[in-house]
Amino acid sequence: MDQVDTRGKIVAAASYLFQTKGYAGTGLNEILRESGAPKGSLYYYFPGGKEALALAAIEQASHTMQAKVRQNLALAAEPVAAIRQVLADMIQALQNDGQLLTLSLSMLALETCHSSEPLRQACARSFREMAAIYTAKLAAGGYPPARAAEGGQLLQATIEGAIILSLTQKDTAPLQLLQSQLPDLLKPRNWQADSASGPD
Amino acid sequence: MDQVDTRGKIVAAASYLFQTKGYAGTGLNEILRESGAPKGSLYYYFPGGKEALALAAIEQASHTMQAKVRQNLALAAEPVAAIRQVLADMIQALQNDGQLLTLSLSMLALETCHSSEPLRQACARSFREMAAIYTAKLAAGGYPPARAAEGGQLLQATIEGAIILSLTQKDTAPLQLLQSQLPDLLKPRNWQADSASGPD
DNA sequence: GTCTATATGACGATAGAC
DNA sequence: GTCTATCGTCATATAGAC
Repeated sequence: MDQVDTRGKIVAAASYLFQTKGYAGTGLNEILRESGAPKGSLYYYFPGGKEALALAAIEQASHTMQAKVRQNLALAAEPVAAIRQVLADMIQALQNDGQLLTLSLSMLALETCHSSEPLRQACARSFREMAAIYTAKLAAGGYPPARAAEGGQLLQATIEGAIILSLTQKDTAPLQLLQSQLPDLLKPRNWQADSASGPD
Repeated sequence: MDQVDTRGKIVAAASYLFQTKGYAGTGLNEILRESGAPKGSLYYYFPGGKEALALAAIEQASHTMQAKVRQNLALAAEPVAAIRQVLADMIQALQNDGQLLTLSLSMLALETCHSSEPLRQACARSFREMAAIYTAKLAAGGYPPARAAEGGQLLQATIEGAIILSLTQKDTAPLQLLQSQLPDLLKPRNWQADSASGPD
């Protein structure tokens, strides 16, 4: 362990700035300044430079986001109610902090998917893992495996899109709309028709 | 009009580069080089500099995307089939051109929504207009106005998310999944149940 | 491990010739 | 309308002292 975990402070600041201002829009000097980390230590911890730092930042952000989603999903056994909690948490975060948030890797993914293969793959991996979390929740809620997988992926796409719209419009309406439409999205058919212990 | 529409060439190149490499990631020199426009003419046409150029580029991109969507929507009267055409066109574009495309303003929206109010508003306007196009199609297909509005907005969020996932994964699967799930998404209840089409 | 100093280049933007 | 030249600033990255 380092003195005060200088490396960790750098990654934390990088994670926030890369998510809010983008990869190209964030300078290394700004990251050092924001982190309060010693100025000479960046290339000591990240000999690979900006790209290596961004890789660590993406992985840390992904981990944090996954933990948050899991935590909210655990608040309800029934999938629709659980995902509503996830959305409610995002809405509250947006309302509390007018600033840009750490809700999505979309900007980094779009920026890097044609300029850096390692960073692109890190984002793709994060997206896959997040979809898997939703899928697992649906499966645990009684959805047949194939339907749960479809639902988890579609859910993630929709949530990602709603986050972008809410941020762009500076209005949580898109996320709230998704919240209200969730039952329809997740129960297009009676997936649990044959089961006596279905949700709702 | 100008000699060979130098301004138009600059905007076209800027529109492509800003969408694929981002606002911060695209240099003015690169835009001039790509456009083949005379090197001294950028600040003649855009005294407002990079931001003014980006504003024009966003508006042009938005107009192009809207025209494309309208064109595909017109291929079928029934909303689900029509939107399938829109998605099919996007999938084909992705498959034909491994390069990044001009399918979405999301990266620009995320980049600028906290750094430039004019650019943020331009992106927000584009998103609203695109949602309105989907809403109009649903309404024309017989959906009650309120349901059409909800469906249009949700549809746009989902499509935007699916584009991002497809680009990041370099795989059209997310868009194809959305294509296959469209009927469920747009018919959560029997909206067109003849005369008595009121949910709840 | 952390610091200063710096190499090297790209950036946005401007001035003035033609 | 277009060009060249350039200013000042910032970027990433490196070298070497301590």
